[in-house]
Amino acid sequence: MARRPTIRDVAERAGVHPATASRALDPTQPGRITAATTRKVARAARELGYRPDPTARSLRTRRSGFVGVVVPDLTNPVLPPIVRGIEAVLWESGLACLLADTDNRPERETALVDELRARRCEGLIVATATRTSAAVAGLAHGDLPTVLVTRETDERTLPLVAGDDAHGVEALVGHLVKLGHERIAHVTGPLDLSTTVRREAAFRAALAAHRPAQEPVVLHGAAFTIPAGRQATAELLRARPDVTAILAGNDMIALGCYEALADAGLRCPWDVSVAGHNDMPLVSRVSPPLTTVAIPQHDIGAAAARTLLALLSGAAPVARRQLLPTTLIVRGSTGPPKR
Amino acid sequence: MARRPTIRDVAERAGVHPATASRALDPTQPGRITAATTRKVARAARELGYRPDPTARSLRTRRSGFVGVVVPDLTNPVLPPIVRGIEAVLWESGLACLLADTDNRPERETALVDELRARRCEGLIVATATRTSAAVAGLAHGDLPTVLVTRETDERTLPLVAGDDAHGVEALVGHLVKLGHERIAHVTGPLDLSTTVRREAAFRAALAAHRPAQEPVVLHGAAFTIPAGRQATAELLRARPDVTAILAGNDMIALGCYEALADAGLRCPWDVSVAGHNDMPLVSRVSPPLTTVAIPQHDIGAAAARTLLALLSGAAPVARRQLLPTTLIVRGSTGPPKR
DNA sequence: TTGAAAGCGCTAACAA
DNA sequence: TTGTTAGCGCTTTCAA
Repeated sequence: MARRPTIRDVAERAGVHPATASRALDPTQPGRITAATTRKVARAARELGYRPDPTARSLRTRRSGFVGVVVPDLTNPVLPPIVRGIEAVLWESGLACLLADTDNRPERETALVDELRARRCEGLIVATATRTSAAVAGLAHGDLPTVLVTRETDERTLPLVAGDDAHGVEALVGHLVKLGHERIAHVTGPLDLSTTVRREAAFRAALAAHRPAQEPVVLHGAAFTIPAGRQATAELLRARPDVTAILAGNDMIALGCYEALADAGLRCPWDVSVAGHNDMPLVSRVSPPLTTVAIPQHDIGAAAARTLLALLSGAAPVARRQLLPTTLIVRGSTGPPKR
Repeated sequence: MARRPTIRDVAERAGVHPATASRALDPTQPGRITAATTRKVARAARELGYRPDPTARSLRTRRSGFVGVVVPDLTNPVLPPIVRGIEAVLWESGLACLLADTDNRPERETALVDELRARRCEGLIVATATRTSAAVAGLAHGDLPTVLVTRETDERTLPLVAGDDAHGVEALVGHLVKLGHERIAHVTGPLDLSTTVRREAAFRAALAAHRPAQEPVVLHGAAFTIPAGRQATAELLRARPDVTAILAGNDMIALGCYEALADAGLRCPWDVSVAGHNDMPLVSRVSPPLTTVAIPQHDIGAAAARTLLALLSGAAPVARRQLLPTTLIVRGSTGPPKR
């Protein structure tokens, strides 16, 4: 037999009707079948090397067996561990991942979500949400089960799984205050991302707790990139030379801070302390090693996948937000302010 | 109409038979249809927002519309850009990527390849090949079109797309020789990967060209990781204290070299020069900035995808190996040997 | 050029 | 518990 065996081949060999074979091979009850029949069918299937055709099954059951995973840019080092976490959990549940990279382009986001829907994905895990993302907002009101990771829209209707940035930023501010810093500035990421808003709010809150009299110094970077961090920091140093510590929106921005400090002839941490966020690979090995907040990326991915599975099974109600614990990592880029 | 529109809905609205509608919507000839009919059908489809059901089409045409992408560990920084390159090209051609991460476990490779085949992937792009990988060897003799990236089996029957490591290693050795190094050692990656073999052979050849009298010093690291590099280098320094330059199997190993040198109280590059391979993100910012070989990761992915497309179309014959140009990147970790 | 009919492989509904 | 029948939505013969 050249073609791959079908359920009819299995049924024939087992001497039963295809429907019976199908039922016998279905692990979930309750169209229950005699143990004997089940054994016969299983044996025939094994002997033939039968694998059900997912396409045909899919057409009949309306379940495609895969999930779309939409990322803004896989090259961003926070994403791969998250995607791995997603992928590991989904495969284990028999779902495959259709990977879609939007290249940070909103129109691609729309097109890809559309395409994934057309391909009958059972659900979506979306890491591309901007605060006003139209495509994501559409999902919130559609019928396609969706879980957001890391980033969310302002609407906040879809379930989100992310790191507990607020806690991390709080710990970071505490750390800097304990070191004796009076003037702590925040160089944020782009304003259209919820991560920026979340971290900035946490920064303001923490600062208000420790330095109630102080007007917070906040500068908005144009992107989560080294050049954006560099430029914003340069501006900051010009406007506020009294700053002794900078809390960066993420690690890339922190590295931009390093550059701006070097440009200004300042040394980190002796003149200015710098802290990042995410604990990207290798930031422990740059000079000086970066103090930062580690987020449980793999767990975030895994939790997002599990949340989607829950959504798909429709069983338990799903938590609207899961913020997983972050960890302060103190390294060489923060130290006491010079006097 | 709650359910999504089918070809029958379109046909009905256009006043034609479903088969006619199907033909009208098929851009590829030649069951040609009147311009008028085509227009009517297109209009009806547009008005209904019709999207053909890929599952049903797939069942009929035996083409699933996706490709499996098998990676050893997405967390390895060389991979994300490659996967992006693959993904970009495939989406553009209407194919989706099923992402499968083997976590570097051979048994998972077998299982995932099996699963991808069962899901009727049209082809595979595989980045997990070890030299003796049974699953990949099976693909070479099967009917599932497959392209390898970066790593290949010893069999060498499947088409491969990779960086031209040999050229990069050659340039690196030339660079070190020009700096005046007499004793250049090679700390490799694991022996079961073809990349290791390729780079080692290039190292030996280049060294033979420049230092014909010299027996090459080569140490095999256990893995492409920092600890493996550290351990192998420690051993090397003990056995061959006369070495003044180390060519590492990749950047991670090079960073391991840094550690071993620090352990031994040696400074890079003053006591020993170190060079890596791959130009991973941030290695330009470690201390000292790493001299390395950049590989065109995105292009490798894109070329692999294009090769698979060629294989699928069956049109042009496909090159068995495509080695894309690499670039020597000289930074601070290499310098003249001390006298 | 279009319509009719059939069937991809599977499973859900209904009968026995 | 098992068999029968039908049909998921599409495309591809074959006829007209």
